[in-house]
Amino acid sequence: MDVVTRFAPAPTGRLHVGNIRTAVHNWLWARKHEGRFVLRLDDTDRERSREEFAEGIREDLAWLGLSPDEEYRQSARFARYDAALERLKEAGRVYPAYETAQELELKRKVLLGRGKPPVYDRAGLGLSDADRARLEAEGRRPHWRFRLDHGRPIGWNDLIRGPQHFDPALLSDPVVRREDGSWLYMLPSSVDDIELGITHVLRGEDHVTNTALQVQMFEALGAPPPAFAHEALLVGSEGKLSKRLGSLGVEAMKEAGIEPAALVAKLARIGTSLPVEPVIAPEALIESFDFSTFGRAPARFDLDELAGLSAKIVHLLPYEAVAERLPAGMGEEDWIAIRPNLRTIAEAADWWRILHGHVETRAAEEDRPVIAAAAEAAAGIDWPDEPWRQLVALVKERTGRGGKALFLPLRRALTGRDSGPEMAALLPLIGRAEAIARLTAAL
RNA sequence: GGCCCCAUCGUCUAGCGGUCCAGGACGUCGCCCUUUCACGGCGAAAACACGGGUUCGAGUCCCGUUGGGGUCACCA
Repeated sequence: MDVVTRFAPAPTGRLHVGNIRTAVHNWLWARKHEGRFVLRLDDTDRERSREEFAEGIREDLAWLGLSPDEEYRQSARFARYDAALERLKEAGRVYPAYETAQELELKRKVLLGRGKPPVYDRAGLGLSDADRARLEAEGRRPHWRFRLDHGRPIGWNDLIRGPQHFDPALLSDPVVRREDGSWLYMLPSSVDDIELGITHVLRGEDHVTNTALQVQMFEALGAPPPAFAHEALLVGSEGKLSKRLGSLGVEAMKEAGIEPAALVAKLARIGTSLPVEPVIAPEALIESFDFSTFGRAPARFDLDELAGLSAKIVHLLPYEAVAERLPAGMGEEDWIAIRPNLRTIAEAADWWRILHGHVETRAAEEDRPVIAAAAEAAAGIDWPDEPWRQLVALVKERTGRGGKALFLPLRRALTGRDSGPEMAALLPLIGRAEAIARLTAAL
């Protein structure tokens, strides 16, 4: 059986780390089994769904390299849901109810106040034809609820959480269609999972009770439920649930200079027993993906850790992979020389200026002898052959200085910085004339 | 409040009754490399939430406490 997974965001905003993680996992699982990864835009909520968000989600996915094999949107599939609802009506698995949202909220409050679970009382189920006629004569229109079968416990074997059992009597019959005819998430999602041939539903554990309801929907619709896997949610680095996490999206990642490969690598393995490693190609992540490695407790997501991982990935990236994001004219030698010192690719621009632009420094009083000796020596050395080694040897010989007292002044005069890549690699790139000019100017 | 999860180094986790004075990864610290910083290599420190049981023996099983997460929408 081919594996088909789906990522089903509502286009009511951009993706954030929590979303992205389940997208990554769905993609990984599909890739691992050479199956299909479906993007399903759950836009039943017309009020909040916007086309610009749908487009934003596609862009986010593309940036991450998680290309969907197919895309669907629920707003284009309403006829399917109509048909499914008709079948459920015939089977007596759905019934009209007439309470207003305020009435329902009041009922819940009363129940909660008495320390009872706020489960729907099924008043709609007890309505006679005459009751309904009277209600409709009052101008009320029904919304539709799916009737849960209280007869037997709901269960499934969760790929991450193991055997799950729920008592349907403790759950409310879910509203599937509003009185204005618009659809709620629950039924369309099940219908689509069936019709799109979804084999694995991998989502956050905030969906476990939804799954309990939907297991019965699959059965009522005459389809075997897919396999389910519910992963523990992510929490912020402060420990508790973080509001910040919900706004940490691709935009924020770009701003922080995070490499997409880093985000994918991090999200693929955070909360699992697999080590988070700097991998620049997804193959290793695909190959090692395994539900049995998932922990069941919420994992903490820390942006600083991600930034560190991203830096390591930058150190690994070959020139071809980054060339178009580098300053115009920056060649492979430049990249290889500066790469180990970068945290983000954006920093390459700074080094580009340092290597080939204008750098002006002023040597500290006590360093002037070193710089003076260097300026003089630079002119005389055999430039193409390891100039840095020759320069250092000569300056040391003439000034008697070594170690930090020798290197730091030279680095400052030549690059204007206290730290950076190895000078042996930088000096040839700066070039003879420019090096001499900078040393002289520093005096 | 009901229901469902979870609880081992700072963080993510391995551990499925004795082989654990608890293993790995990230981070931290130290050393090496580079006659500086960074990069890289090597090494070290660092944990079984608490209280009761069960058992010859418990990180591992049971109960409770505490703590954390989720959910109980005409959102998804």
